[in-house]
Amino acid sequence: MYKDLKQFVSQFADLGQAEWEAVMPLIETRELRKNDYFVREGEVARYISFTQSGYLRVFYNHDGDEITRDISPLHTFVTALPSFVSQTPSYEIIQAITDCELFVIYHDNLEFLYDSYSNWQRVGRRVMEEMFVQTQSRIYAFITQPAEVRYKEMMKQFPDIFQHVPLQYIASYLGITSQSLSRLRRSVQFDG
Amino acid sequence: MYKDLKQFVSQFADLGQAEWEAVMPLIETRELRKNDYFVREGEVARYISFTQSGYLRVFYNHDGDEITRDISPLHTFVTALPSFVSQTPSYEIIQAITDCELFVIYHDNLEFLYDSYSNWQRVGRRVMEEMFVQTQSRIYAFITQPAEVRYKEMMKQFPDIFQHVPLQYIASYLGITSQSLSRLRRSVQFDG
DNA sequence: GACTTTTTTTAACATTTGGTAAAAAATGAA
DNA sequence: TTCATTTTTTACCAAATGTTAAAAAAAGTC
Repeated sequence: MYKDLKQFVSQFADLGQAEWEAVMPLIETRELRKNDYFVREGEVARYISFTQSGYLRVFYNHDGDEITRDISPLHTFVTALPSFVSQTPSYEIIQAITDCELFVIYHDNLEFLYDSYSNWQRVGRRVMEEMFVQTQSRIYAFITQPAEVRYKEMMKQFPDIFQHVPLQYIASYLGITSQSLSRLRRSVQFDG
Repeated sequence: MYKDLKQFVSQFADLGQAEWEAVMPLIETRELRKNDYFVREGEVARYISFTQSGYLRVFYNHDGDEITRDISPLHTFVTALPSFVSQTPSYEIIQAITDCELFVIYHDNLEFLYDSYSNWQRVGRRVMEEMFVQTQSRIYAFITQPAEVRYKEMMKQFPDIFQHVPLQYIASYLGITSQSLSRLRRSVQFDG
């Protein structure tokens, strides 16, 4: 149980028995069906989730379009962070793209955990550091690479996502329209 | 002394006398002249800095071009984070755009501080959370707004930067060439 | 299976931004 | 100041991506 979660967290800190026993009772399992919402617009993101199976999409509405901020790879933490950290209504929406099994922890329980176990606070800090660095690379990609290269990189890094996630979501994650993605896929198909 | 630093940090946690007395001996003052390097390419970022005065630029080389990742607003933390967190050689370069007065803390001292004072660990986590959220808004801007809007927003948010920072750096921060920025500034000048 | 709805693709044209080159302006150094 | 260097601007053309509209394909529903 929690094998993937333990493995993920152990990248960031060596947690002892005590730390794991403290977190266990705070974790709840939550199952979502495809298209179910994890966070709705205007709702406070009360928990953070670790994706045990399935795919979540974090997006927001902009002039009638949905902009995908993130498509959660398996076995990572996901939440509407601006809402979660400040416990204010969320503009980000989180929805299940496929059936999902999630491990969730409530905000207040996580804060309690952070304050009680310095090592968990450390995990929180390290996770955020890594997320920040990853996000910076994404900006780097936006500035230095055309959409076609960003698309190919995504295919390399997350090949399995394309079997589960509608192309329009991938397009908006790449920062282009689905028409542009379609055109781009055709040209990739022909000249490699 | 450390008035701005204290104010900045107090956004994230209420620190007591003990926490401040612990950090004081770890802080060093460092002065940079315009164009001095804070972190060179290939060098490990051994410290994080709080900008007391002046402007730093974080950038990296890409195909002979310099891509600006960040222009530090006053009174924030700056470091080459990918290098700093892993203590590996940095691809990011940090250079003083103007004369600067910095407060710096060595990586190992910061880790010591984090491990000794749960509240400092909390500050570290909260700072990273905020930086992540800010970076997300930047991606949002790249996806939803054309360069002209991003430029206007930057003028609104950091009006004083334009008096100190060469336009070419601002251009690459906005993700465009300096020629495009120049063209864009002209059209803004005419039709508001 | 037949029908409806959603997603993806295609096409033509418009807009934004990049690339190259060179001039103009600003800055720095002797 | 004068000269050299760097930065900013201008112009023209090319490339990438958006917009609009519609067709084709796929998925969902009864």
